[in-house]
Amino acid sequence: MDTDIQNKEQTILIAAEEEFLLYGYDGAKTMSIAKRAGVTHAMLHYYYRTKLNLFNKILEEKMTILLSSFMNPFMNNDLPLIERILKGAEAHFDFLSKNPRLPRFVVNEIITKPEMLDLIKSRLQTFYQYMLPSLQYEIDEQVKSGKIHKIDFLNLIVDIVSLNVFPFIVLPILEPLIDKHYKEKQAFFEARKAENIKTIKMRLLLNQ
Amino acid sequence: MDTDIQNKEQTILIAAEEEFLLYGYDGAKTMSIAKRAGVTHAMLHYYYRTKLNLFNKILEEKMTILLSSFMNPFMNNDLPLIERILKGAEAHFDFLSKNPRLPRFVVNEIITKPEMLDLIKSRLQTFYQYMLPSLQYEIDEQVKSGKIHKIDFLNLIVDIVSLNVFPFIVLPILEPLIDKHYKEKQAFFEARKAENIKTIKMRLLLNQ
DNA sequence: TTTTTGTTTAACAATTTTGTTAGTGCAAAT
DNA sequence: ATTTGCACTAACAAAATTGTTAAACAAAAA
Repeated sequence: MDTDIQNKEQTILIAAEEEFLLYGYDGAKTMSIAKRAGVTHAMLHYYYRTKLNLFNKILEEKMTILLSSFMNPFMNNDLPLIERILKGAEAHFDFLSKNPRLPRFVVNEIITKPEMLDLIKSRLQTFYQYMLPSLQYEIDEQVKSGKIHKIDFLNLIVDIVSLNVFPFIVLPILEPLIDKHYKEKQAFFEARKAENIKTIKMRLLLNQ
Repeated sequence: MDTDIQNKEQTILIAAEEEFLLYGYDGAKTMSIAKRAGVTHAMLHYYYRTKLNLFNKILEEKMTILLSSFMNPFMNNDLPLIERILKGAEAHFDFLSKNPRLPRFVVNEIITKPEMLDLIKSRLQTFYQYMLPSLQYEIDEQVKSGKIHKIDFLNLIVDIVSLNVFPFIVLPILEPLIDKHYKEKQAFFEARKAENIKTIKMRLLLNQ
């Protein structure tokens, strides 16, 4: 079998990911990671040398996928603007529902670590400088032709990301509510997705 | 003077609040707190015995005020429903703009600490059991008389809190944007507040 | 078979972080 | 003036956490 003799290096990485996502860098302990992976903690240092090393491997990857999860959908240029925005928001939500613990982890670690904050700021520069003005232009065109309400694209993005991300950040707090009002957690996700799209539509389109 | 000889017990508490808000429970170190307060770290233990003790004093207070910052405004019963919702959202936003680092701190600590998660769940029970159904009833009345769009009050609450809170959680990431598009951070806050109210209005009211 | 190479373990070491204590000084109460 | 109680310090102790090393082991190469 392939899965049985799975190499320890990988096992450690997976265990580390779980611990870091649950407890953050400071909260996660190398010995808990080793224990979860079923290896001695010397092995962790053998493969990754330091806790910080191991952590960076994970954070960088997660930051990258989280960032592209919301930027890529809006770059699908062969869809008309409004479709692109709405489908983009949906795709973003779908990604989050498959990775519900990602945003809290990434946001936290980025914000508490100055180097990481600088890194993400530099990555967003591209978005700020090129995509945002071009999308704003498209928006303004649609506004002129009376298709949508006046809006800053920046504010629209913040609206979409807020609506999509925040419920996942506080998901554990919402659980009693979800249990009471929905049969499955998945049903809550579907309802939230529909609600978000509806809210964005209403904010954007005339005569909704 | 009163402020000069301010007692150390209080000074430590203030320093602790800053460190905990910045770095979280695990990230904050008792010696950094002592250093920030300008006292030996023995004093910290003298007054508060343990780090956890000191932390709990802060977290409990912060959790309480954060919770009431969004619950109280909706309980102002002498306003008609729609006014109450809109003024409530505004008040909630205003509170956050005065306490921008509170939500990330509280949410994190609550979610990573099972006892705290249980505590907040129990506090929300009241809201879930009594306020929510009664507000839902009011909503349904307004829907029937054709004043507003159909909506679950639960979803509306999640919308409002998401729109209000999330931008503050990621504030440091947004800073380059804010600097570029707004003269003052305060101007960004004003714009976001207006945007949130507008979005909620559009989601709620007919013919906007 | 012997060597080489990389993997693994257990025990140890270093560092960081939290918590304690004995004793000093000082102010108010007796 | 002496005692009592509280604030305070410096040095110490304990615990937790991270990191290292020497030696055993196993698999593949020579």
